[in-house]
Amino acid sequence: MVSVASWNINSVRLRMPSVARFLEEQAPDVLCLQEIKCQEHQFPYDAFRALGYEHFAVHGQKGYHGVATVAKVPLREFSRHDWQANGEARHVGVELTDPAHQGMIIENVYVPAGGDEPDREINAKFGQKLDFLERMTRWADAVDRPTLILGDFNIAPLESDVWNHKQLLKVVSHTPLEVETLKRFMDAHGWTDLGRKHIPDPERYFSWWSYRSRDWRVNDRGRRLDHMWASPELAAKSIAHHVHEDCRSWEKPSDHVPLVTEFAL
Amino acid sequence: MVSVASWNINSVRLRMPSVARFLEEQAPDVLCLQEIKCQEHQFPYDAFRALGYEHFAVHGQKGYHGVATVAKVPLREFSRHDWQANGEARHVGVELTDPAHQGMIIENVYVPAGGDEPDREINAKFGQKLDFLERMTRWADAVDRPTLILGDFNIAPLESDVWNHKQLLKVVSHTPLEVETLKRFMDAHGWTDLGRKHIPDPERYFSWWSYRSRDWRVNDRGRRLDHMWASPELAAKSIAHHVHEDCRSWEKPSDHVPLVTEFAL
DNA sequence: GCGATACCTG
DNA sequence: CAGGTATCGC
Repeated sequence: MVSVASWNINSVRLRMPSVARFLEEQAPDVLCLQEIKCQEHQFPYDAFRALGYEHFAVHGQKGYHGVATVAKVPLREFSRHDWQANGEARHVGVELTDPAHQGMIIENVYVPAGGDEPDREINAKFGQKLDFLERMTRWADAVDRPTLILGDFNIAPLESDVWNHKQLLKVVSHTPLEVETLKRFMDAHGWTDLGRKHIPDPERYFSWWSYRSRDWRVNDRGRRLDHMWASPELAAKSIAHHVHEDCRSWEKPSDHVPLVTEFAL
Repeated sequence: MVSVASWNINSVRLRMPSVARFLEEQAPDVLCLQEIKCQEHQFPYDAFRALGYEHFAVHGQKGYHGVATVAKVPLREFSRHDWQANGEARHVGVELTDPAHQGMIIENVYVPAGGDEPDREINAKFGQKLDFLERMTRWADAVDRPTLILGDFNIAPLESDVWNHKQLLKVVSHTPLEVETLKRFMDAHGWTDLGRKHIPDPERYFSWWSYRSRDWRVNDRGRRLDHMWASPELAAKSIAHHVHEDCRSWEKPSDHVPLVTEFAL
């Protein structure tokens, strides 16, 4: 058995009290964080150690982005891609080294948000997002180990992944072009979308609610931007999946909530 | 009986919990704040009303400076000087209107800090500070009502007003030029320094400790920058004076602590 | 060190 | 709306 969590934390230093509460309450074996917004030397290692999480792979950066994978179980850093070679810290991969975990690979990814305008020509950030996915797709083609890829993909692919499909068709994160690009990434390896394996379409499933609405619960204008995808041999072993929506109501919340998947290894 | 407090609060909005605690514990009739760092429409009137302080004279400004006088007892705004006509909100005067208070005037002042270099020629801010005091001196010459002038004067005039006299002789706030200029202001009206009436020189008396020292208590590098001065007829009626040093140890403290004087009217 | 501001990003 | 950055002022 191994449980893996993913959470876009929007500053790990500011949010460490929430992270501690989550780890105390849910105790996943592995926690993958995105948008840690700090450099490696600023990462709160000691706070994690005090909670029993003593294994780390941190890919940090000053001010923006940054990902980290922390665990109660042994791991080794397996890869650290900079697919666009632009110095942005958007990926870290680990291998769980305990034999019980059968060499499971966990790829922690933070896909670029893509700016406001869904047009490659007039918005370079949108182009960067698509390019990032394309480079990840070429990489995924060669994945040959039991792999879980997860993180903030910044795309809500299904109609049921957003609070209003029609209204969001021209909003970055839900445009047909992004959805198709993400689909090609999925097909490149035959990933299984674990979220939708366990909470099937068209059931409501969101992982992010904007800070800009006064009360996120009132109109429930959420999107499913965070994902956990498994390679075929691993997908069959996922036995449970949880979306911790309550975290969105905690003090000083992240705009994302954590996802957790359990595997029977 | 009337008790009057003065406190450089360094952002009244951020510090409102401390202000509330102070008012609950000490309950002065009048509280004069400096460095409120907000505009009038941003002032937390309701929080004060909830504490029983329903009378206000607020002279605010965006981002910097700003003074406010709040009271449990009736007052009217008496004056609002901009002595240097530069738009900086550094003064508000009130008259206590209850007959029991005998028309007492309270002039709430925030003197410019004066920058780093104690030289009019190379540091305009130092010149501005001296000029401010000179203009206040000309004004004080004509004061003809029982007046309490108080606030952050940004000068520690006596040797015992600083943690190390010799070391601070060339540090803005304790230079001979500032001390002489402040002395001329004192003589222009014959003000009584109530702080030193009640806690006589050379007794230790500080009201400010820099944020920059790790633990303000360890080396106790304080200065007496805040003052309460009374015109002759009023000075005779001051019966007690307190420096609330403990506030410097509260959560998220101001770098100044409040002073309180009680008058037998 | 710790307020404020403005700007950038999500 | 809420993070980060930077600079300014005390």
